[in-house]
Amino acid sequence: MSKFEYKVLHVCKQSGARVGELTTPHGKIITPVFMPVGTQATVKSLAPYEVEAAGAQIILSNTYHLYLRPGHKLVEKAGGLHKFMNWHKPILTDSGGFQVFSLSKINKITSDGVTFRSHIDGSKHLITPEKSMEIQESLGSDIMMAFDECSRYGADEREATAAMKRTLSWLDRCRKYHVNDTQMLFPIVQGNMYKNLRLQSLKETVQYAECGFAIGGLSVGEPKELMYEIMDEMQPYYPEKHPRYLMGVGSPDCLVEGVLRGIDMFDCVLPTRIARNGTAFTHNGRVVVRNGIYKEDFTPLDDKCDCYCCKNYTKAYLRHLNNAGEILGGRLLSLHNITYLTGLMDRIRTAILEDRFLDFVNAFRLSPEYKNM
RNA sequence: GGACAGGUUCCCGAGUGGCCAAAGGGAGCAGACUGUAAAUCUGCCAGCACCGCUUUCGGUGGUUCGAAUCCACCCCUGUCCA
Repeated sequence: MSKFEYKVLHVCKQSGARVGELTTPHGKIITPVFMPVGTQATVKSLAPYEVEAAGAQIILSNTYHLYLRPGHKLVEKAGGLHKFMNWHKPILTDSGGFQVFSLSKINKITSDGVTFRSHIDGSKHLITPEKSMEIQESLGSDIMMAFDECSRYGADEREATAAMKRTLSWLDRCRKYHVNDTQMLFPIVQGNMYKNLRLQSLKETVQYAECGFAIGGLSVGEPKELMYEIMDEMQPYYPEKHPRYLMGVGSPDCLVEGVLRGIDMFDCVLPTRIARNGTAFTHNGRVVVRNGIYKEDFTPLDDKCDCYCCKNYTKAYLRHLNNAGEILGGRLLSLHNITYLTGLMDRIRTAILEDRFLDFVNAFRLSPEYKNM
């Protein structure tokens, strides 16, 4: 009996969007969900209790980074990633496939796998689908991602087809390697911006899905309208029984548009990265707190937010911290930004449960939260 | 009173005849950031009618085709000696 199960709890009568519950060995996740990213076994600058206080139900970590440092065997020896980093809710690990794409200058892709040089010390490594599975098993994540090739935005159809097909053949190898039932493997749909490839990839990928699947290769530089178009194209073909995870998407507007297009799970570095760079998501749109206009602004960052940052500090202080290079600035904004996004997901779920998600989307599109993002 | 050293665009600081509106930092200002090689990166930073012109390198006067750079005097700062 698998420890994994996805139950659709409610389908919005107005929009067709759904609220569901994904059961994992480390607890249940209510979808739609936003997952903060903790690449190197830490959501940058925050302690796990803070990530939890910000409303996170599950976090994402990374195969590529933890394999290089400190090494997956070390994490295994430590008792697994949950214990190592003291996060006891679910963890999803990315496969390292995205690094193939984002660090493309230092690697070489063959049908066997990817040869690359470590960005840390220049040493040479080969990651294959089997190796990615081995690493993720050592880490002990709840959800493992299949090792995929995400082709770059602007790739021609030939290149995109090759990457998509390679992703499918690698998926087959991941599946054959993966035998334990304490971890769930999510396959990844590719196909770049080509609708025919997307549909072909989706159709074949979904057959391998046991308890969920992901859509990769979007939000890689294309206009949002194009991303939405591709999603619209795929939406009618999603199986109902699986949660659908849109990888790498996390701006408030994209989350809302994503849920409308049938997505249940999202992850993104955006809230924590822009936080460290002095920008916050708020109910009034983005606030670049480091800007001069906040020098003497003694009001809270977001008066509709009751996170620790908004309850206790002013924009003037946050600006001061950021401009003084104090780490607390990035910490407080990270805490707030994650709280904001998990709060947005709460609002989305509530609207779905109350069968008014379409009204919610229409109002949201006209709000500063959407327009100033 | 004497001897050195020095005064450069918001700050520090390079520059010792033309390639200098003046290197490089810092500060300031703005922008970017979407499965994190990111507490990072990029741009602006004398003024303007901006492919050119005007005002800048302690002050004044001079030498020169041409001065932040050379000369004279003056003012100020630091260190040391009386």
